[in-house]
Amino acid sequence: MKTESARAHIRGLLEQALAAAQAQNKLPPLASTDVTVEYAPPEKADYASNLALRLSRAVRMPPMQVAEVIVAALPESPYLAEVTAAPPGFINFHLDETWLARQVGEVIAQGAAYGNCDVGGSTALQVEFCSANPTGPLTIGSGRNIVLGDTLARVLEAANYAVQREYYVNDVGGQMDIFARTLLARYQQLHGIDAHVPPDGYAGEYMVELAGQIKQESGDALLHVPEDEALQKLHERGLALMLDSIREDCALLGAQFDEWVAQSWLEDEGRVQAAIDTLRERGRVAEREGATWLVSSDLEEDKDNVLVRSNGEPTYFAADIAYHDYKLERGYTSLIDVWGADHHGHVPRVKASLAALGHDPEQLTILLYQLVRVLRGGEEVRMSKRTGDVVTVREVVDEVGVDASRYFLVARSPDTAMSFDLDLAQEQSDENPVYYIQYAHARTASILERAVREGMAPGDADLALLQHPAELTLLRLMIRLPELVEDVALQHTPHRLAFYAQELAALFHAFYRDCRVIDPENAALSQARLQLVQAAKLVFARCLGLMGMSAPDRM
RNA sequence: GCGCCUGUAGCUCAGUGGACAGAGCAUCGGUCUUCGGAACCGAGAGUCGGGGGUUCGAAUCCCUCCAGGCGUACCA
Repeated sequence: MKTESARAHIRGLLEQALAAAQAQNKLPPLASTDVTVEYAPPEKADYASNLALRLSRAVRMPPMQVAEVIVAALPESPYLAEVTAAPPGFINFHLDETWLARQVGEVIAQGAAYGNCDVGGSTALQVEFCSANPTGPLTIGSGRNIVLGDTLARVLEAANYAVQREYYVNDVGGQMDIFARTLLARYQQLHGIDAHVPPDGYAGEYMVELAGQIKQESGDALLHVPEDEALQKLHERGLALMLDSIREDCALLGAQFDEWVAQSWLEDEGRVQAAIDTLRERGRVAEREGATWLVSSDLEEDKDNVLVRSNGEPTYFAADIAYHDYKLERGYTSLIDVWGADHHGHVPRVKASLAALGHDPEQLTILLYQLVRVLRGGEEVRMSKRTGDVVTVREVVDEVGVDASRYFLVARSPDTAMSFDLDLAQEQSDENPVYYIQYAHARTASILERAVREGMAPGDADLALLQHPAELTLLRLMIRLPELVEDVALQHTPHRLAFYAQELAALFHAFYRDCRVIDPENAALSQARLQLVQAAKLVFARCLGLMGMSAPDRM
């Protein structure tokens, strides 16, 4: 049995009041109105609704009057101490502080599940993220992709979606051919042959290491087979090794995938051809200039796109259509793709292709994130994928640790082209918000341990004793966690977790300053405060957990 | 040219059309220093890129201009 969040409860009250006011002819009949509740400025109230302001015009009444009618029609609620109409027409809700204090017990009762909500209703949802080409180690940009995708997946799980995490492997096509040719050149070089990396090849040092590993495994065998066969073998083995390394990089960042789907598999299964056939049956395909095109200019896409090249090879785009079709075929009713902004031009194409297959494009949400710059010593680090001159996930995690890596990569809105400051991230001081937040959690642990040492194990407490402003302010934010989870799940804004955690830590430190928890002179109050500290510890741990960060008891 | 993202305090960034624009860092000045000082309090600091418009109300929506980033392949 889960209690409703305060915000959801107030929303319900307003809906009831609206219906009641209309039934009593205090308001004219209205078409269905969506009721929104937001956070009020702290000095005004806890929650507020602009319902009356929005209704004013439709009901032909001044906003304040509408607000008063609604306030009068509101049912009684144990959550609330007072509801008032405030100029120019807000409805302000003040929480009942006794109710609020009792929520400490609610948090503790829910334990590690505190923060969950049910906007998902068990919907089967897939998050596809990272999906970087297996032609090199993961860069910090992919790191942002992983952290956004995985954090979002964690939050969606908390919001009761049945979440599946997937990685799409682009293991065929021109990039992989170049990868294999580069590998061959490196392999030959290691055998003293004067070979050259192709001009468009992957010049990074990791290709030498990869070739070295293959040399160790198979000696010079690949020098004595036809080049086609050598390339085939190098493609296969190089891909496998690269994927192992990518899997490790993901694990370093605390992300794991449920499934890896390969483009080659889709092709082998005939799914790409089947998708093209379906499109053709639906009259969406045209042959022109020797190629096969998807006609999508009437589907919110500004131009047609090639499905099969004039050389008979299907494009990446054709495979991607089959892939998204396959996602929906497996029963995921909601799809999220996390893409770097350099792929944004691809969005209308994929959406149009879903429509062309007869699917609802709304089922697919594409979360775009802007590029990541890296600062070291205050200077921007130049990156080039072609020369292999990149900052990798592995370097960053080695340098600053997984917690700081995840924090900084998640703490910015995906729309912001962020800078990752390596020096700040490994700074172990008050300049670093990672430590600020984790320190607050460690402090809760330390207080609870000390209480046990002093023979004050937390037990039954009269929570109504929690009346100090610092206690109640902290609690007000704590009870917003389920509301935050709901917002992040619906709006795909994982960075808000970071801001929440920071604010919660600030309030906890303020509480710590103002309220002595362990006080033998006042055992009853101490017990109540210990409960509050225990509840706060749970909220910190949950919030950090949703961000994929650890919640250490000691630092 | 066209499309997407961005432009908010010295810096890095929050800010679901609402109530006087916020935080962290930096700067300056303080606190207490017996539950962890990796803490707390205070101060200064903003024409929300410019200009129009919509609205009872705009950082937020629309138009336009300026600046930066990213796209605009029979690459992936």
